[in-house]
Amino acid sequence: MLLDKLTRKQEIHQTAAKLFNEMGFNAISMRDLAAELDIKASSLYNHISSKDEILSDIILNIGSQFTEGMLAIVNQEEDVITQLEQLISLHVGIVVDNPDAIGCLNNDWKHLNPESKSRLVKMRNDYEEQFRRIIKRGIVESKIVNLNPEVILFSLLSTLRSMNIWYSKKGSDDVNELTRQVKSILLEGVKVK
Amino acid sequence: MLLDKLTRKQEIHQTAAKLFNEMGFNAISMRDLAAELDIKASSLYNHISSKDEILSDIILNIGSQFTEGMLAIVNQEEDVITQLEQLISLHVGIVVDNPDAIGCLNNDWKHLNPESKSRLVKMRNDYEEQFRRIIKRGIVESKIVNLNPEVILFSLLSTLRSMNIWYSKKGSDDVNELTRQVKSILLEGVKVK
DNA sequence: ACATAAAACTAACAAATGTTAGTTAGTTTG
DNA sequence: CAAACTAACTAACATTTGTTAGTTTTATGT
Repeated sequence: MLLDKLTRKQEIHQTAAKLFNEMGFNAISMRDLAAELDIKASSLYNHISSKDEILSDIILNIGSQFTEGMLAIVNQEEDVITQLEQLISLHVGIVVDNPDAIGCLNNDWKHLNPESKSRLVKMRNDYEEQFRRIIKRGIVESKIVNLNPEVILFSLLSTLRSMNIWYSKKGSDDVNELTRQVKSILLEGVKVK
Repeated sequence: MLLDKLTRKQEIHQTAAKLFNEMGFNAISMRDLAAELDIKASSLYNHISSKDEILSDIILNIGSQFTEGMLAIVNQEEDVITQLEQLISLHVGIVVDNPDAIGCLNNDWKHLNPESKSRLVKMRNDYEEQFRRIIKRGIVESKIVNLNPEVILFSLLSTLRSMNIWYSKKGSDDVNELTRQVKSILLEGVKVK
């Protein structure tokens, strides 16, 4: 099933993610999307019900992947540093498999319809809250430096969230090596001691 | 002169930057922009010549600030770590003064007209190349960890470039304290040694 | 007070947008 | 074979878009 050929709807989602990522949701018309698939705009509506829905499907799917990944990590109750390393791996893994969809999530979540947007924002808030708790626990346990947890959180998230940009630019090389280096830089810093 | 009241054109730029940052260039119509200024769309054209031009003005202005800041730092020929700290201060300073315009630069540069886009991309490439040289020199001098300079560069830039997002969310508190913490996190990492 | 410039207005345009209705050709299934 | 389904098509729709032309109001300087 997973190795099957894509359904037409999945093809549309994939192509839409690519175009939305390149130019933004609002810059891509249904005619643009259709042209990329070599059909007419109206034919898209045999498979999807609105432009809105395409965006929601793409973004909420990625949101769910992060939510599930975070849940798995939190439930494992490992060491704080290990959990941070697992979070970094989670982000790298999702980026590698869905670079375009991540771009949509980062840039086009504002254009979700109200229902989808509120679902996403809730997922994101929950995700950040779990991340924050890990950091705070690390500070209490003296495993993480005693700085403003908010600054630590967003510094880490900034790098993790924009990995899609330079991942697509550089090509994979070796994903394991990339993960190792990102872990080292984020956790140990760039300065030689 | 700098403390003078804004010209109407500057007001338009300021309001446009705010709206573009909130919803993206393509999602804001000239009627939206005009409404925010309590005038009609056509009245805008007494002050600006096109929607395109507004975006170019906003973005290239910020681009220039980064270019000039980088030039000043490179010319000073300080220690590598000092230069990195100065770069962090440069980003914080520009973000604090122009959070909306930074959002435009990050998200809407793709929608610049061809001439402006190529100017911006050149500025950005030059900026990144100078940044890369500092990192490479740091590695040679054993001041910076011996990892892929590209990964170091984009990890640092990711955090610096998205500071606008959480700066506007948190309010300034104390900019000096913020700068100090970001320097510590990026250079020393988050893990207790 | 008068002339000039600055900045607003109304009305309209051609193009582009998301979407619907109705139709047709090809494929699968009973 | 006939029925049903899939997936494409053409044509058209009401809105929204950036922008222009022409006009009127408001502010400024002599």
